[in-house]
This record gives sequence, structure tokens and C-alpha cells, in this order.
Amino acid sequence: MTKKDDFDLQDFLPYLLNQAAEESSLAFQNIYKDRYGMLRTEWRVLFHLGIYGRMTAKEIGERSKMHKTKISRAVARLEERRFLTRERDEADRRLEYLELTGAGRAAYQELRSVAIDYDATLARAFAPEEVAVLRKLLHHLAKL
Amino acid sequence: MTKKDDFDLQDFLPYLLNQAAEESSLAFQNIYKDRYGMLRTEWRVLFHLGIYGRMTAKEIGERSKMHKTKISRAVARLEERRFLTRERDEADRRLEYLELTGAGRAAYQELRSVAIDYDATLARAFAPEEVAVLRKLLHHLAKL
DNA sequence: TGTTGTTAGTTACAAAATCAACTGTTAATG
DNA sequence: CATTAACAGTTGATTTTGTAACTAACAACA
Repeated sequence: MTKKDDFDLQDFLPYLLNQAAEESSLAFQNIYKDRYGMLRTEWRVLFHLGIYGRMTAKEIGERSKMHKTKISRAVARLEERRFLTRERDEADRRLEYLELTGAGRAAYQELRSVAIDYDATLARAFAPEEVAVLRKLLHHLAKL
Repeated sequence: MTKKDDFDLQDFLPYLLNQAAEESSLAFQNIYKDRYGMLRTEWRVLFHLGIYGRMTAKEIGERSKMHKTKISRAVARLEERRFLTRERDEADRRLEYLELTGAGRAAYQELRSVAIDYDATLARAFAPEEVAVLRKLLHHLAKL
């Protein structure tokens, strides 16, 4: 395409990252949304608890960098669906430990395998070394 | 951290991409938002017109993959601020050509240099070959 | 030419994200 | 201890997004 300007939007990292993230998230969402009608925020909370086990909302926030109100609401919805339970920390009553129920763990296991498949599909678009480099660089970017 | 599960969320590409995209977009937004109080959608439309020149909303949609309602609203806001003008195509009266005004071009030029600086800052976190690989792979992912 | 389909863009309404203010609790310090 | 600050989490108001239905214009083709 003819450009009026030598700055290339397609090479601007934040833009490029967004395009790639949006593309892959939407494609992945299309795969899982029908099974559980789950939001991205709920999906994330579920995965955090499924992978790392019992933890507080605060810890989920530190790991995921999601805002606490998003987490609060996602937790409420997952609780409604009986996917998790809360337990007050008696030593520090501000804290609430969240833990998946049997149904929550089952949902996680199912979505986990969907995720693994999808990740493999994406990875197949690259050479193995490339995927490794990509993950490494993204990792680095994510914690700048 | 102790994991209960060998699946690693930090290596799951859609998640990783989102984290990296969110991180870099927010950081970039903090730099430019005070100058123009502009939304990400508006920023994108402005850049498309600044870089590629006069085009229709539809073309912006094809390039950016933003949904047409987002574009429609971003265009309306940019027009309110007198950053762009619309011109009806007389041959096909459904089409409207969008073009930056002087003020719009000035805003673009300013934000463009902010973007170039920020991109350089990000790139500095990597070796030059790494950045090239990263851009290539993201490019590829974005158009899967 | 008239009917049906398609396209560009907008709008109305519902869903979700953001921000600020709030509750209840613990920590810090005089 | 009493008061103030800090923290975990929730709620409410506002803003932004997403979905679907809509308008206006063009296209195809019987």
C-alpha cells in the first residue's frame, strides 16, 4: 500500500502485540465459550486456581495483573456456578482463600486440554526454536 | 511457585500475548493520554489516517480488524475535536472518505514521535536480532 | 422496473470494564 | 491504648464495548 509516511504501524510493537493478542484470544474464546459461556476474566481466575491451587484474590491480581474489581466480580460469578468456594482466613480476616470445587476442577481440566490443543495449533505455525524464542521474548515484555 | 499442575499459564501463548500487549499498551497510553486524552480506538484511527492518508472507515476496519462500531464512534469523536473531516463519495454515496485536518495531522505528528520513542525504548530491552524475530513472529500471528 | 440481496455506516440496548468511594479489618505510631 | 494509615475486597456510578437491528445506498437479475 502507498504510505504517506515512513512510520509503519504494522511494526510498532504495542500495536503489533495487540493485534496478535486479539487475534489469538478471540480464536481461543470461540473454542471454549460455547462449553461454559465463560468470560475471559472468569477463565483466567479458574486457570490460576486450577494451576496454582488455593489462593487469595490478591494473589491472583499480582500474578495476572487484572484489576481487583474484575477479579472480585469474576470470583462472584464462579462462586454462583459453584466452581469455587471461599474460606476466610481466621488469622487475618481480610483475606479470603479461594479454592476450586469438584465441578470447578472438572471445568478446569476440560478447558486445560482445550488450551493445550490450541497452543499446539498456534505453535505449529512456527518452527520449534521460533516458538521458544517467542515465548521468551513475550515473557520478558510482560514483566517490563 | 509451587504448582499443582504441569500446565503453565505463563507459557500459554494467548495469555502471554495478552499480558505483553496489555503491559506495553498501558505503558504507552500513560505517555500519550495526558496530551490528548485520546482513547486507544481514536489513537488507532488517527494513526491509520496519518500514515496511509485519506481512506474510508471500511478500509480502516480491514487494516486494523477493529469492529465497525468502534471505528464509527472513534471517527465521531475525532470529528468533534476537528481532527478529521468526512467527504461523501459522489459515485457511491454509501462511502465516506476520512481525512485528517491540520490539527489532526499535528496531533498525529506529535504522537508519532512519542510512538517512535516508545518503540525504541521497548526494543532496547532486547538484542537487535531478537526484536526483528519478535516482529516477524507477531506479524505472522496477527494474520493467522 | 421491481424484487431481493448486499454493503457502509449508525444507533439502541445490553454487557462489561474502569474509577472512586465504601466496609471491615489489621498495622503503625504517638 | 487511641488515632491514623494501610490493606483486602466489594459496591455504585460512569464509560466503553459488543450485539443486533436499523437506514440509506447500490447491485443483480428475473
